[in-house]
Amino acid sequence: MTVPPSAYAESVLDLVELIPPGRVMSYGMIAEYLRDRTGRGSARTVGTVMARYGGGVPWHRVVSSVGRLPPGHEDAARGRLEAEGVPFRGRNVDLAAAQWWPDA
DNA sequence: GGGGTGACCCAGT
DNA sequence: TACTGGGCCACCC
Repeated sequence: MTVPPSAYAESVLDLVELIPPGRVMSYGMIAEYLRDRTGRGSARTVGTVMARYGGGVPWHRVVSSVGRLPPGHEDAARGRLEAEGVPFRGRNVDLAAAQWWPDA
């Protein structure tokens, strides 16, 4: 935390913290939501932000659009998600069942 | 001010 | 089913 996250990065982290246990959001969904709220961002940018500042939020609740887990952290993410009751489909998260969207 | 770097996404092969 | 190429955009040097 020697370096505070940028304004956009904070928006991403703030949203990720709202994701309830047992649910997940995809990078693309986060990007779309923040695009309405802040007017900027894209799936690619969200991924970059998570790679840099994801350590302070439940990063394991953020997956790709097909339920794929972040490279290099697949085992750690899988363990935490299973502990929260997130349904899996083979190696990936079952998005159809675990996908979440903020009410407001 | 210009260019490179990604924990991405989609469509086509 | 798995791989490739092009588009995408904030951040860092």
